[in-house]
Amino acid sequence: MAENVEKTMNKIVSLCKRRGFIFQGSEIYGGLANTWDYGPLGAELKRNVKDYWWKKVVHERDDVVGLDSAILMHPRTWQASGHLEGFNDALIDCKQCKSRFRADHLIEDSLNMKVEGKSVQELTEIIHGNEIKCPTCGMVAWTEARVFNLMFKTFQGVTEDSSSIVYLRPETAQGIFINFKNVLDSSRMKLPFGIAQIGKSFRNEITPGNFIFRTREFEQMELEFFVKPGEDEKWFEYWRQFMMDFFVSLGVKKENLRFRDHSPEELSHYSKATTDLEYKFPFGWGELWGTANRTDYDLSRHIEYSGKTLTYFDPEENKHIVPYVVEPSLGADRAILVLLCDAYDEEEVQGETRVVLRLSPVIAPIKCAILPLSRKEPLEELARKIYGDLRKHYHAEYDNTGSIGKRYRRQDEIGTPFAITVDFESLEDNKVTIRDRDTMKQDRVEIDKIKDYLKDKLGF
RNA sequence: GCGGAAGUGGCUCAGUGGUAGAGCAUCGCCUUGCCAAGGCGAGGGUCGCGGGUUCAAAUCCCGUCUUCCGCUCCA
Repeated sequence: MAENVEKTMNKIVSLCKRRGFIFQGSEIYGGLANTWDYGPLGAELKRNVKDYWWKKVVHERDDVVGLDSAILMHPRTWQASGHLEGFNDALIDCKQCKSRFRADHLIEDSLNMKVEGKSVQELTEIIHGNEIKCPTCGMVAWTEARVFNLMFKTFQGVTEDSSSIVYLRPETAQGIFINFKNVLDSSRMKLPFGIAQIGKSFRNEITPGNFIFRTREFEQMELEFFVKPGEDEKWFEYWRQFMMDFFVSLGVKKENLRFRDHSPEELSHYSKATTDLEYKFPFGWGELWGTANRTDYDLSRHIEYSGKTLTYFDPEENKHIVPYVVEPSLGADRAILVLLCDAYDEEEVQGETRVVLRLSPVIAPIKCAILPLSRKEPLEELARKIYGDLRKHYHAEYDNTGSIGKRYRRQDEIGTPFAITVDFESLEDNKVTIRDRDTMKQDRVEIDKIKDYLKDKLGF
């Protein structure tokens, strides 16, 4: 099992590098831990995924609008959101066996005692005072508990004093909450309505890993959907189903997806209920998309900390209310990983392994390849003309090197759904052969009708 | 961060002290012409990085970085 896991992930990582989807970050300097750069094909793929999400969540609905807020926000934002307090984990090490534990978990598990809100010093005292034994080696040899803040800290302006400290946002959501009133005042939105945002977030995770699954810098696609109190549970169910449908519509196999509700203990400080959509990665089930019922926590806190009125006037009940919010939050990089893992396929063809990336045409980096059967003129001239016309509508690629079979394989590997072959007959009958990656079927299509044919097949 | 494994051309790897190799990939020319690897040729590596031992280091020693697998966390 472990060996297969390694093999599958390695193959995907290797393919990503070889064909220019994803590279190790800062590679020429020996690499920088946990950073990944998207290459030419990866950039296309990621852009397509984000565009599709935006289309489904914003453009195709009339109850959601977009936003693009700054990564750097007023530090008060993070006091209000609770991230400055709640996003800390006190960790403690066993000097004997070098194991590391979360101090609060250690106490809760050993003494069955609630320690919420306790300071690091208090946690240390409890562990030392009760002589809690190390679960790993059984010794009592603890270090002091230390706080690991998950937020990246930096300075705004050239002076590095405490008054200029700013944080890189650990979630895009707060940019939405602090703009709630701006959007309300400028867009004539009525409850229920949502504000969507795609952008980078940063978290100093203790343990990142598994390729792009958990990185310290990551891109989120978040929606904050504001509803009347009391309607939150209904909408929670709605968005939870939406997540599933979204990935199924991109061709992800249903058997590789499942929901998992958070237990009360693991809920975030702001959440009343959270459901994860999980995907069966080669390394096991992992969270892909979380929906949280954040209640009126965030808006209420910002009202308290900013002193501003972040309420909604409900004309039906003729009163001001603080809306509840349901938040479906998806990691773009994770989505990419899911789509790559799910699309990865190998076929045995005459003793050779053919790698096929069965990406949905919607997100495929290249929609179709134009392949002249020969380099002889005027065949190439015709092929180039078709390429020139088609690329105005679809991202296409031209390839005239190597045998035709080899070129089909190259396109299979990067998930191109269609290949157009221009052959000698094309010069006579004005038709080309269009080959479907998945069915391997070939159609003769008139050159003038290529665009219509693709539009029909691709659906866009 | 701790424990284990590994780092040699784009990829997969061989090479355990004597001035870097193969296959595939890439590029050029020729050939073929509908599901990869026919011929000829070319480019590409300070062997992760830094230091040490040695007349001599990919190879031995130390440090460091990165990746993978386990342990604690998260979207």
